Amino acid sequence: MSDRAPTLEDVARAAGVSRATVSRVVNGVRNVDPGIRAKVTEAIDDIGYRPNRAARSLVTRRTDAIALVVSGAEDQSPGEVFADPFFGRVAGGVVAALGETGQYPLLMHADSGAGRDRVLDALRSGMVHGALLVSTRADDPLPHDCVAEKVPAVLFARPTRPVPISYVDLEHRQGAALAADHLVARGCRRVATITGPATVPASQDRRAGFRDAMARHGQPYVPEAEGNFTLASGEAAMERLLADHPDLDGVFAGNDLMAQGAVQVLRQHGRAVPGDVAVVGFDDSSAAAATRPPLTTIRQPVEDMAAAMVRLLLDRLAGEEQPRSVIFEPVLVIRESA
Amino acid sequence: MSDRAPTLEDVARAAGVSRATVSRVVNGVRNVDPGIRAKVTEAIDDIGYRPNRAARSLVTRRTDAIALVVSGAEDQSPGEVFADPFFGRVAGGVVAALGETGQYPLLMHADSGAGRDRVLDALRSGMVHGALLVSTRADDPLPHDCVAEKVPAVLFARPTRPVPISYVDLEHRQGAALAADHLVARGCRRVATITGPATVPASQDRRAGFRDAMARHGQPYVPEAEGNFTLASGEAAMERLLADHPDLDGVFAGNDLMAQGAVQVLRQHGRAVPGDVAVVGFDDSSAAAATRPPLTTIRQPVEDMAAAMVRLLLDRLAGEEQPRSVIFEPVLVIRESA
DNA sequence: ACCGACGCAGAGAGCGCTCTCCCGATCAGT
DNA sequence: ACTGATCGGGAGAGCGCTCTCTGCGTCGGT
Repeated sequence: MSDRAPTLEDVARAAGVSRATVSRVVNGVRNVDPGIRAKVTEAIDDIGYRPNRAARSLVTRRTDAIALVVSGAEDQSPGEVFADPFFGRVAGGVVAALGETGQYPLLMHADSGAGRDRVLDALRSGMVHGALLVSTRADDPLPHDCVAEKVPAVLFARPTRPVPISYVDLEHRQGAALAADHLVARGCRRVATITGPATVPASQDRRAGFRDAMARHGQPYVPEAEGNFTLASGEAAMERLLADHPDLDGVFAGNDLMAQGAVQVLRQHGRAVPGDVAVVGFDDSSAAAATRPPLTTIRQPVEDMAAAMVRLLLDRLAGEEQPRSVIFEPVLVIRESA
Repeated sequence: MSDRAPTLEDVARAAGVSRATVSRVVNGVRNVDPGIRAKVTEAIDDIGYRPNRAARSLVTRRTDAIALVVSGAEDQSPGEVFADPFFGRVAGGVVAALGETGQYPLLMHADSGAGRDRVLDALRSGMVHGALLVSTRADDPLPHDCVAEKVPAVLFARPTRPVPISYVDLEHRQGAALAADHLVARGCRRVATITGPATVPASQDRRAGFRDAMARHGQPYVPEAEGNFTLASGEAAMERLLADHPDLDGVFAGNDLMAQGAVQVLRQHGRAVPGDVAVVGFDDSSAAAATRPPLTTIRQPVEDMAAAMVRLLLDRLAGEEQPRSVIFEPVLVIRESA
């Protein structure tokens, strides 16, 4: 009595059966007489029984929580990392994909060394039984740690160094090629590119994919300027490009935010977009739609990719041993900037 | 032996003491002989012992997880809700505030009826021991449910209907007044406002605060158009306002995204910002800095507010009974748009 | 020297659940 | 009828931890 939550025992007493039988009903194990099953179900509703998760996971060694570990660049605060809409899309995709399973993501941030330890600790202490790792930093040690600790984990994006671990990723090169094809098809003949940080694999791939495609189209030399995925860095890069190559007529930026910056600088310099200079971004983030003119960009299906991470992790937890990867196809989204 | 994780028992055996003593050391209960403590600590490091959280919370009836429940407008998908940078700032603030405590937020989404049930279920089954509720919907039933179920909870923003529950909020009226004062001080004489949805308390407060302040400044009639916090709705609202009041020289928007839309429409119509029309936003979100010209806006210290929610919840979990509220002061951030 | 107080460690009883065993009953096959 | 498989249910042993209770040894006070 009192306000102690009702237990299996209470239900058993109320239904006149044993604890084991109630457990069978709760867990849907099928060999239970329909009559008894009904009686137990009724008793459960009656006294408002809820299985205690701690007790359950003590014996099953499973939790209904998985870690969603985020780590940003060295110099970002937790606030900045989470405020990135990219993170939000991942979180949304994960929550949606986890939806029916009754599992939930536990949010963690692994930037500082202490943060990393705490994450590993949570993993080892059985607070979660697997991890989804989303890192925008170049060389994250966490994947390696997870493998070493035998923690089931799935990455967003191929690890910098080869590690036997599952991941989802995008065909960045192909996406960049799509951008190149589109610019050329529009008639651009003097195109340049604003790249992301050279240390990030995705940046490298986008850059390489773009250059290769432009070479195929007969423009072997592509002027470039490096940014760091922020709006301001895109503006700065565009200024440099414009100074050295005032006659350029097309720009491919490594992400939408930098593309947005580029558009602003171009207009400031009196260049019409897309009239004088066509601009293509990458990601199809909310910034792409908010830019004026709206950005033509390469869509990265982040939500689907997050869902795939969840699938990969659940499979792994269900016994799948082999690391696997799922690579998504980018799509060209034509708006007004190119 | 084997790959079973080491338990208290194993440590006890290794250190030649009893389980209870190891437990005392692990939990920092002080009456343990320093010599024995050292021996136990060493044994723990030696065999790599980590307390099993499930076992611990089974007996202590606590978890190291708290729910971070998000619900958006009726018609939003989980993806959209989480992609809102506002959510990201909250998440970042929560993670940062939880930081040292070793607790983590469990992400949940409570839009559909089923979602709501599952959230309540997680709360009742002891998966989490408290909840942080962040809702952008007008009339969320969850606060009421939490009170009814005696689940410790803290809200972001005052509940629509009075409920005995703790919350943090912003002095929206004061923030709006700051915007009015600034526009008037700049010399604006014909100002209008783009409001958020009339159903949201924050919108109402901002609108009322702005109108009152303008009345004090001698402009009793303030033209207005309603939006729904999106960029597109801001554009549409600005179009309407401009059609009816082509001579306006100042605009206060209920959030930055709508302000961004307003700026774009104004420039399209040949109005210089801030030369011809000054624009003030609200929130100081990333959109404010990304707009050109950068938005003058009212800063809402979301991260600090999130941290306050955490404090309030932790206090409540520590025994505090009375619902409390913490109201933050907005700050005018002057950039270039006004 | 005696006694109560105190400090520190061990014993052991659960916390609420799952799951393996086991047992009785039913049923088909010879 | 006898055997053996099958099925539904109960008993009870843990899962790994915390925490109360107990007991022993040491110490200060008279």
